[in-house]
Amino acid sequence: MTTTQTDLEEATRLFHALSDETRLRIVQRLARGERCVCDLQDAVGSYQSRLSFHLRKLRDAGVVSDRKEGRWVYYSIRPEALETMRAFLGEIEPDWSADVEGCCG
Amino acid sequence: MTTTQTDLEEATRLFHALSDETRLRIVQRLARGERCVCDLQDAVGSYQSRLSFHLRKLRDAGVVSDRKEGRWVYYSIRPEALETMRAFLGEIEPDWSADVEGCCG
DNA sequence: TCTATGCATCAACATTTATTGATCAATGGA
DNA sequence: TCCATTGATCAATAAATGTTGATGCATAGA
Repeated sequence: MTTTQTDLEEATRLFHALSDETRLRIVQRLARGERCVCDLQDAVGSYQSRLSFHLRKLRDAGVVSDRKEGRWVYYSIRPEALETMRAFLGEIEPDWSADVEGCCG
Repeated sequence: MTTTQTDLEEATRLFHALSDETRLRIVQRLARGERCVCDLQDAVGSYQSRLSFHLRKLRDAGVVSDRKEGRWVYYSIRPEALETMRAFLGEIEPDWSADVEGCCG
């Protein structure tokens, strides 16, 4: 099973979304279930625009999805995203039997 | 099991290392076993300094390790890095039973 | 209709990251 | 010694990313 070009780009986008501590904090919260933005605010502290910025990054990458309900917007983790990342990590698991013995010597 | 602050920072560093397509290409090569820099060159094309730059990022993050032998430097994937990322992904697996029903209503 | 709340968006700015092209140190063979 | 090769590093620059503080828009309740 080989990773196609598209897969590579998707993996890049997903890992990139998780490449920031603030965003990891957010997804840790979301692991406990769907949350509205207001409930995530204290995971970030600081300005609300900052939280909004990071939520957008996560959404654009496909790590989370959002759902509007009245005045609130609820975010939740997309399990498919986790699955894609896990698949990639599985693919790059070192296969020691395939080691070269002195490729350039 | 909770992720500590240090773990969070480590996870950030690891995901950040994989947040670039060039670097994903490199680790895909390394999945087949240890490789010297010269063997990775065509995964990047372009200038050699660029490959060197990305290999350093991967090494600094702990995704790969290097080993010098004569004129050559061999890189390989650190399985512990993959394990740490997998562990984090496992931790943020959504627990739907923990969903809130209208947090703010 | 007025007001408060939840959240997205924007411009300005600072910081980080990636690319290029050149140079350098170490190794090993002639 | 001399030269070619491997690979790291550097300065200059470009591009992407994150933060702040302000503003705007939609919703809901009074």
